[in-house]
Amino acid sequence: MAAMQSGERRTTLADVAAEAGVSVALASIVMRGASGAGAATRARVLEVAQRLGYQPDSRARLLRSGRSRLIGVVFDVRHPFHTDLLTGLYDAAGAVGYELTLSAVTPRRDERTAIDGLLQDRCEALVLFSPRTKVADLGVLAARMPVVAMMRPVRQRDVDVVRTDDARGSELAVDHLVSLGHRRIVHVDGGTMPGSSERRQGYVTAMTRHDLNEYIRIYPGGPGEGDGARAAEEMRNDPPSAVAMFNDLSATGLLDVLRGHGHRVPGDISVVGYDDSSFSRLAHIDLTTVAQDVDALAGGAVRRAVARIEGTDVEHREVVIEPRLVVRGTSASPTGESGPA
Amino acid sequence: MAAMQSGERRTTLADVAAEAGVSVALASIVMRGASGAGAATRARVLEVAQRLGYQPDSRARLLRSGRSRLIGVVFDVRHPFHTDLLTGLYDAAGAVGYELTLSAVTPRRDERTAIDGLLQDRCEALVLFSPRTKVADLGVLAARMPVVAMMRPVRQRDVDVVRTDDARGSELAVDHLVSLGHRRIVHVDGGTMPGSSERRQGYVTAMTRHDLNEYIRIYPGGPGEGDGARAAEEMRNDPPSAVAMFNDLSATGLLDVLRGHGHRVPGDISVVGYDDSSFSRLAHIDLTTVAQDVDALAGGAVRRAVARIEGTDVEHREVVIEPRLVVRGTSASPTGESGPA
DNA sequence: CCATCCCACTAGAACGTTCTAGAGTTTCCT
DNA sequence: AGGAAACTCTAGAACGTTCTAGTGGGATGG
Repeated sequence: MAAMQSGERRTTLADVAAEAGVSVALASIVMRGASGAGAATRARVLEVAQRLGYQPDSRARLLRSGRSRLIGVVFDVRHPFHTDLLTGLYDAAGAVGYELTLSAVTPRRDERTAIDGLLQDRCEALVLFSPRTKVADLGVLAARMPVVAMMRPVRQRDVDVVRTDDARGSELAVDHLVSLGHRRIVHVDGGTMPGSSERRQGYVTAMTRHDLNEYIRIYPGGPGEGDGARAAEEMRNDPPSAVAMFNDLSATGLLDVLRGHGHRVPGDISVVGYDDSSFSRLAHIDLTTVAQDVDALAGGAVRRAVARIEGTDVEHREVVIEPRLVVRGTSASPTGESGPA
Repeated sequence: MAAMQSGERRTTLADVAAEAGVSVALASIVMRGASGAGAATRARVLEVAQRLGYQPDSRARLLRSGRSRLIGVVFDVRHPFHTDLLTGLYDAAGAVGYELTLSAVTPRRDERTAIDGLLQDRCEALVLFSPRTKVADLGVLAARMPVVAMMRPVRQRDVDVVRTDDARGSELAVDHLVSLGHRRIVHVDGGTMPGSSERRQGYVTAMTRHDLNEYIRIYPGGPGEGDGARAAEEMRNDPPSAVAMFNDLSATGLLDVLRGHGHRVPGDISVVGYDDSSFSRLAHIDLTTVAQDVDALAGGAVRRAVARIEGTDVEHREVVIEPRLVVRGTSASPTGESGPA
């Protein structure tokens, strides 16, 4: 019952070379697909490698070649959007011949630990999802290797930034509600969360643009369900006709209290979330929301990381991606008709 | 604007040793915290390392020492439960001095690719979350290194299994509903999904145990919202008093249709999900469900992997964890009263 | 028929660590 | 005092690859 595999040594390039009757160097050439090997030999070596179950040792390979073609990614297991983004990142990195090495932030594993883990892995650039690390520390890190911060504006000349235009996202939400015929549109903000001030500002900008200054009303909120619920209670004695929320989670909290109080959504009040979280598309929630462009974000991050690694000059330090409105069932015209699309 | 860091070589152990005026070997001893270095020298080397910003190169270290103390983990970005499990796994691995190396399955990156990536990383064991790989292929893999399959029973003597007792989970759901006073309890299964047959069997077992054979009714379902919705339509002309669902997602689909048809939940019909997905605890959904014990699963997997790596004998090939019922707002007694807890 | 070039191939160093074996010192015991 | 034992430290091999610098031989060209 004990492990049977512990005894046998892993098969190495030397084993393959010996078995095929060639030098280690030539075996290496064949395995890498480099030029400089005859067709017959190439076939023979490949056959032997296959037969012996040879797997190259990336550690040795990278140790020697210096380059690792590895991009380190720090993500947070608690954020569903991060895993969506991982999908895009794998695609984008694969397309330009880079690999990803992942390190997770969890409730009991902080960002510092996650980053340190990656540093030992000799990756050539770091992509950080919504980093909470202080700007100064990011600067120290960026002095050592290219660093791309995502979903967070960072004022540090060595740190690249790839993010969604959050102000624009709020504007899209307001524009949508206005186009449905709403005027009394309020906003529940995200408190001290990163991105909160941009989204708040976008709301104000759009309201002003539509000449609705008199209706501008901002409730203090936060990222959680409870924050949305609290805001819903607060607006009870003066209900608006539509609400633009800081994010999807707080939107569900608001929705719940609103409906509990007998308001029909979207009949009486329209609600727009932000993030297009996976649960927002559940039939049960069916939330109109602002989506971040995953592929554009991922592509931007990889392009930027690779440009820095390979020393290509880049135009702007910040890459700002356009958000997109996803119309679902929580928004309609104030008369009760369903919205366009 | 071009990368400033590309020129300078990374500082190596040799740099530290030279600067501190000791041999590389001694510097290595100090960095590893091994015995065999004087207190004064130790302090000096550490100071120099700190000053030069030395980061050990794990690749070189592992290359030489053979051991990597690395456990490879394959998870699927689409499954929220997998990220919960990652949290527990980091904790469990850290506690016994092992590191994790992650490889994700995405819609465009299959399990084979994810596993291959890890194999090159020289990890000493593989932990696969809900693997879809064929048993035979798992066997081939297991011949090379310890493999732990999670959340899926695998009949292969070299593959360890750590999973929740899914049959027992279904029984818990039924027991709960019976204790509330329900008798007409039906089950919507998961079709061909792994775990589906166990959960179906558990339902039957519990119903029989409660002497409710005459009420046993199993609707064909699946893992998605749509599957739950379809089942809800099917049971429309003969509505039960309670439903035990295959998972949370299909439960929300069912809930939605049920309520759309004017049934009150839990007033008219109680619904119990399975998995305790993050969205199930949203106030808006508030689903009674069966939770898997994340820490026990993670701990079991790590303990098993480490035992195999270190050649310790293990008692049983399968580790089966008890599930736990989480009572929320979708279950109540058929008379309309709210349930216990 | 000799120089030239290209092609298939090889020997051996190098990457940054850890590990083994052993060399000097100092301390301790008798 | 004489050796054993215990420390601190070092030289150099080893890990499994890639890379540099070549070697030998056959084809090409004049």
